[in-house]
Amino acid sequence: MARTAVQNRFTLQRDRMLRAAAQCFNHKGFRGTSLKDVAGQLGLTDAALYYYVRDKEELVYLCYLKAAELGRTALEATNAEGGNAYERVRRYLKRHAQFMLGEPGPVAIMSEIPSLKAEHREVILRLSREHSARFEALLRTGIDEGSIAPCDVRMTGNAIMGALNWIPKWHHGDPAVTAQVLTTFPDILSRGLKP
Amino acid sequence: MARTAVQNRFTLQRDRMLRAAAQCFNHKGFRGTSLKDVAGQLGLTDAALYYYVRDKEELVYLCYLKAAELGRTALEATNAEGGNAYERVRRYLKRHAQFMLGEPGPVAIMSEIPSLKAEHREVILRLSREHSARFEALLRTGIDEGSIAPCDVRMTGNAIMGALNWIPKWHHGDPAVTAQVLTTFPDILSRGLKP
DNA sequence: CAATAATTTTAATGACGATTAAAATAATCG
DNA sequence: CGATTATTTTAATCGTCATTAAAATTATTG
Repeated sequence: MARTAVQNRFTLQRDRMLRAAAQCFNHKGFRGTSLKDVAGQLGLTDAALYYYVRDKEELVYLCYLKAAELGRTALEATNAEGGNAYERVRRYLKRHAQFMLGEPGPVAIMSEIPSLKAEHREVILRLSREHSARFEALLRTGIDEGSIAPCDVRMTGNAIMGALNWIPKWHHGDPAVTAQVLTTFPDILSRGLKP
Repeated sequence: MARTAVQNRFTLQRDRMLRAAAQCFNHKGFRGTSLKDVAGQLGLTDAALYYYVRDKEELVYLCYLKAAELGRTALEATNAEGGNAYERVRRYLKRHAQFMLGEPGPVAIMSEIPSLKAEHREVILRLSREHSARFEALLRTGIDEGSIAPCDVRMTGNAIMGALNWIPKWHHGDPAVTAQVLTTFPDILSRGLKP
């Protein structure tokens, strides 16, 4: 009981850290954000972060790991709900955007993979490739069943992910805009897939 | 004559700098690239860059300024060629991608506007907004004339720009992929606009 | 060639930021 | 309460990197 209570507090605090870090990284980049920036958002001192994390690199790594998990979750949950591939893509886009903009996010955009240490980079790249592959498979399913127009699934996936990943660059938290994004983006991004 | 010759050499060298810097910035971020990185690509010493530029911040600023100019050029040239709005958008997308991936690029993605000093940031933001406005106007023209389906032009513009700006994150120079991008991206991004 | 201008390098300087160890504070538990 | 554990801070240290001044090199021009 004590163990889990402590575990909970620890992981909860660390998760707060990850959210703060994700926000900073998205805004100012990995090298551009100091640990003091992240600590400041939490009302802590920079040195305190080392209680939760080995070093700054591990901080991004954990952010990216969480992003990968959420992406996978969003896609799996969507697939589980059924519907044709076009509808599933549409739902996935909405869920992904939700994760990214609100709870349990904000999620870190994986834009600085080169700054991961080799070992961590491999893990993230593998997860990232797996996710792309699953998304592309979904597109292919749609093409086969006729709910999605034939297209280069690799490039189409890249285009869609780019549009999503770029959101934090121009969206700075205005709730009205958040709502706007959540309603219009799934439409805009999926319209091009219609047969 | 002497004057222009020197001017030319100077600006040519500086433009080589901007290309090297853009590549570094796109790859490792502003804070993540050292002046030694940029200088190294040119066979120079870091201190030599100060002959061409006041400081590191001015280097990004010039990169972004060039990016803004090329974007404007691409859009204006496209509009000058005529055609309906849908066709113009399509041509613009191709031209923009070309500028970004090849000559006179590679162009720096404007992903670190916060690291500009206030004065420069205002200039870049103004140019950026002007460009967005022009692109959105083009979309609106298409909607009015019926060559483009009704849509939220602001969000649609954001989505398209995001897909384009994200390219450098996954494309690392393979010429085959470059060709792939140039042929498929204009299709993918414009298909969603059809009425 | 001599003189001047252009370009680059060498060799400091200084700040900032990651990291660490030891000390201090807060929480928990028996 | 006293002891133990958890959490945070203070106060160094260390390296990297931007920046600068002065010197060296290279080009240009009269």
